[in-house]
Amino acid sequence: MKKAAATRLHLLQQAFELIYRKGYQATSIDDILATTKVTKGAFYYHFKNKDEMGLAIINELLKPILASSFIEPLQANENPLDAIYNLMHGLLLENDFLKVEFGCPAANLTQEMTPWNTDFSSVLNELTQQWSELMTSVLEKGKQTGVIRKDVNAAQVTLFVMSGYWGVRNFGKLANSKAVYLPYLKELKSYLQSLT
Amino acid sequence: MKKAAATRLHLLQQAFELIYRKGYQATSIDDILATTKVTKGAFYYHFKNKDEMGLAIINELLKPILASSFIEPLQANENPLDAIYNLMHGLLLENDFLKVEFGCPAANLTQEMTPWNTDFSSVLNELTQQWSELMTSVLEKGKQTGVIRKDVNAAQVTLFVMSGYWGVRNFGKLANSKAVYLPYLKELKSYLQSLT
DNA sequence: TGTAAAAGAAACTAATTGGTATTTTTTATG
DNA sequence: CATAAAAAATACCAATTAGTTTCTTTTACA
Repeated sequence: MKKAAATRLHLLQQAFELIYRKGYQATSIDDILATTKVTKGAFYYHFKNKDEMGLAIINELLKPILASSFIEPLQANENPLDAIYNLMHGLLLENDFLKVEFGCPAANLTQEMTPWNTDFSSVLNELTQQWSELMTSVLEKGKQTGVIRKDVNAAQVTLFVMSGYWGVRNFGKLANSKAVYLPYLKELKSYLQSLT
Repeated sequence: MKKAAATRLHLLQQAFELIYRKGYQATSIDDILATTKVTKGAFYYHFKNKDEMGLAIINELLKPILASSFIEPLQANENPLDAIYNLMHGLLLENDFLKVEFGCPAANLTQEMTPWNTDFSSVLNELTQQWSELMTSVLEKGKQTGVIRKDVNAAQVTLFVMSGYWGVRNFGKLANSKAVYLPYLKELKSYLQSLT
């Protein structure tokens, strides 16, 4: 029972790729089968239905990837403001899992699925919650060590920074160019500087 | 030939409502016909196809509405930083055309359509371009009148602010609550303050 | 190696999709 | 009022959708 796991993973990965590109609803099961060369029988052996596969993608692929891209960089032991800046720089310019023309997969799914699928929303909410809590705690630590002003509201800054990230990915998508990321990062840097 | 214009408008308005809620691809023509009680013959008399209707929605409905919500408030003759803050406050908390649970219609369409429809992208790009240019010029004026530091990069600030707006709407959507808008606005205020 | 269970193939539904062709009803105007 | 054009209704179509059913092939492992 090893090959089975391989086809399952193959399905998840290719399906994610398609969904990241075109959106969840625009990606049909037949699309996925055509690109994976997997038959319908195999697909429905592995997944009860399309939504179960979608949730598996989020839980088994997206979660770990986002953890290493969004969470781990914040845990580097450096100045919190540098950590946040470096995180964003890495996400926007260096991460080659995230493509400028397709935006942020978590943001895409949030926007598409939230109005009508509560299962997707709640797991996406968990992801952002986790990211948010970590960033807030990192900022709090900065206040304690004195590199950040005491009157800064950490949770507020977190929301502000995360919003900017999600938003600028939409601009990158619209412009289909990483060029917009440079001025964004410059302004982020001076904003973060204003918190000292 | 007056009733015809009325059914056309009715189609556009109801279709916009559905698309704003569920997305463009998830809104079928049959959906639109069911809610408007218009027949297919009438629909295809007014529009060549679905995409032509979609573009008509953007050009004839969305553009004017966004102009009055996003453009006009910036033209008020006040301190540029106040103008921007008040604009955002109005958009997030007072504008009753924009619904928290559905996000920003322009951002939604950008995210959904950009990867595969260039017609939609280019008209959406125009919209954001227009907004962006105005905000930048307002900031420049603030630099001239001395209420904003000379070393502030206006275009950079514009991108930063607009990104935050788009992003926070996604958070509001995910949380399905305007509650996130309050801390966002507080941080926006202190960020804008840091530009003086 | 034999065999039961896991995995996959193939052919199928029933519903929905965007769109068309044809006919009927309204409407403006000479 | 007559009538031609505009507007709307009706019935249809081929393609695609998610999902089922039935059957065959692999696979792990006793």
